[in-house]
Amino acid sequence: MRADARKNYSHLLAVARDIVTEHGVDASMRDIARRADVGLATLLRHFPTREALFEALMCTNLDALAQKADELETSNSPDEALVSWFREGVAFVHSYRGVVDLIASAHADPDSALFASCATVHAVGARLLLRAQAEGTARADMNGDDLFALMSALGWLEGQPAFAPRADHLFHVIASAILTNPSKRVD
Amino acid sequence: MRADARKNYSHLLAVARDIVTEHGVDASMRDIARRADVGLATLLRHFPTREALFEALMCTNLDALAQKADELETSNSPDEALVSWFREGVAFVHSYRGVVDLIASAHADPDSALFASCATVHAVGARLLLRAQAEGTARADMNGDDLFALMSALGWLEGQPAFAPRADHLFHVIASAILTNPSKRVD
DNA sequence: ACCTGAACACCGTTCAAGT
DNA sequence: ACCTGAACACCGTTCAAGT
Repeated sequence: MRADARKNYSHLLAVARDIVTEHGVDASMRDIARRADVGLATLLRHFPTREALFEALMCTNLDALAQKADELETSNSPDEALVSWFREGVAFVHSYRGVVDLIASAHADPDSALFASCATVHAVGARLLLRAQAEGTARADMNGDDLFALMSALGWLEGQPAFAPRADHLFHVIASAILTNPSKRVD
Repeated sequence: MRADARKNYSHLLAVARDIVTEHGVDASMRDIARRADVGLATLLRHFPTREALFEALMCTNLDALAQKADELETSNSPDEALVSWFREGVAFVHSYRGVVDLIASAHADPDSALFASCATVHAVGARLLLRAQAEGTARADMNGDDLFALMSALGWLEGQPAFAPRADHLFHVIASAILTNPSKRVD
């Protein structure tokens, strides 16, 4: 990458982080370019899609989440590791307001720039879930998809001002459901 | 209302139902007006906001949901009534793809055209929850907000193609959590 | 190589002018 | 009363032209 291009790249990323933090996932690409004193087409050259921009914005968070899994796996019991990581995962899918919708659709779209990140999170979560299931502390009728889905649902709740105040409590409700072997069937 | 206005109203509603069923909550208002052979401004006269349009689209669903609560309350045990109605509630908040986001934000915005509908659903749900709690079959540390939030989260999951296949199973997971008195605390 | 302005086809809002 | 076309300020996409 040429020197001026590299400078544009990191500057755009910094500006985008600010604007996206403030306006959420629907922030105007034009606004970002404008605030960065760069042509809109230049922004689109570096990040051809909104997904590509968010992939770049969240890649450090992603690495941290994967590393956290390693730490938890070696120093905690399987059930504690699962729930602690689950909490981090909820925060990750809600890195920015509304981004969980992008993640949810990228999760099923191999062409999305966010697909690889989703797959990583999915795989790491599935590993921790399996470990807790082997121990018998996590309910056996769940798989990696379910974990990812519940993580996303909680991330979505956090993004809704109406629900955010109860999100922490609902995390406990759902986490306890994951750690409960179903004794009775509900219809 | 004048005769021609009434005709426009019901025709617009029918067309809107089709387009919204196909394209979800982000359907273009212009498209709806176009397909109805009516000026865009005429559509906006009848439904000044997107919320107003969806309020009209879902008002019959809303009545049905409230009536369902009455039926369940008189003919079922409190826990069965709660879970059955909860299932209907999830379907309601997901009447159209993406509309749950509109509902979630309307829930906290008294100025929204959907606020009254949200309040109704909230109140009905809280009543059924309270009844099951009094009986001791629903966990005591939940309130009407929590029920509405979980309903919305499940409705959101159903709207995501990546998660929809597991939504039914996750309904069971969450429903069983609601009907479980928490024995141990999870962190 | 990389950047840029401009043209394009869209969106919802608003309102003066019509019937 | 009710409807309408048009002007407006926005959006993301695309590309020919610049450095």
